[in-house]
Amino acid sequence: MKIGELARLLGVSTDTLRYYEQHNLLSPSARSESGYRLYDQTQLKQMQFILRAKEVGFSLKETSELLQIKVDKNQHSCEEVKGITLQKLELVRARIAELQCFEKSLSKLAKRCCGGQESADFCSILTALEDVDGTHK
Amino acid sequence: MKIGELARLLGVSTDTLRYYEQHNLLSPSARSESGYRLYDQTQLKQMQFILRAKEVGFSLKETSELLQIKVDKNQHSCEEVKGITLQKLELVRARIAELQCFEKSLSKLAKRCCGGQESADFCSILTALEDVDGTHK
DNA sequence: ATAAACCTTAGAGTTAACACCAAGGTCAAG
DNA sequence: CTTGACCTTGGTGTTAACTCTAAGGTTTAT
Ligand SMILES: [Zn+2]
Ligand SMILES: [Zn+2]
Ligand SMILES: [Zn+2]
Ligand SMILES: [Zn+2]
Repeated sequence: MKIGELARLLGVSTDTLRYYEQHNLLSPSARSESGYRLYDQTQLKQMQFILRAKEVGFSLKETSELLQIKVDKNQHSCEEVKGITLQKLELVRARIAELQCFEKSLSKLAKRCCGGQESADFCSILTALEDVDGTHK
Repeated sequence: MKIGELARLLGVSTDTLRYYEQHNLLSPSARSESGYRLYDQTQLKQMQFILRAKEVGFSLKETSELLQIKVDKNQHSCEEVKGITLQKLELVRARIAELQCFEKSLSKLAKRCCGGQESADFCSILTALEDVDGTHK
């Protein structure tokens, strides 16, 4: 299988596949005489692993770690794998909390502004941001 | 006030102030003979506005838009201001939803892995990512 | 035999919000 | 008069995950 075929099969770009190769996520199984990358079922499976890891939120770096473990599983423990997962989970939760804080502030601001066509001279959003005490009132 | 003083007052770096100037968020009120940036109360207030906007989640670009409106409020409407706010709110909510999806998947994965010291040969996290049908069972 | 479709490498561009650095000018204190 | 603290410009580096370009070689179909 050449790079274009694999890309079409997976719904990614050939650039992406070359990028993953550069970043040690996926190497072709061989090269043709003319230097074209060649892939087979093993690579297809591996890309599916990568894409699934991406779906659940792992970064490419984290996915790469998981792949390292996957290639010789018996040299690694469940502890490691779960560690990576929990660490990511922490990060995701922290980011959610931060965004929820934004969400709260923004919806509070939006609720108080009439949103009408009249001039913004007394817009409560602007005044809330101007006031030193922008959180209350 | 020179740039260092203003920076100390606000708890930001002088680099940040110069960066904001480059990006049209805050210009000094004047320059000294020797070319030093000079700021006064107006700039202090404006920086506080910027920092508050940042606190509620606005990007610098969005903050810049808000500042444009603020400088001549009567040429703009509440509608515009609320529009920016609601648009941001949408974005934040979308991002939260995406992260919550990750959170769900990750916690499901973590829950099923024993996390023990034994080899990862049968780690349910890895097998879940390997299986085409990684979401169920 | 030639055009279309495919492939190669190497490198630059994108976005956000700065941090850091070099080389040099300025200003107050001792 | 010389440190040391401060300031200037202009530039590069950071992170993530690609995307795009240039300049060229290969394959396949007509
Ligand atoms: Zn209004
Ligand atoms: Zn309003
Ligand atoms: Zn286990
Ligand atoms: Zn496990």
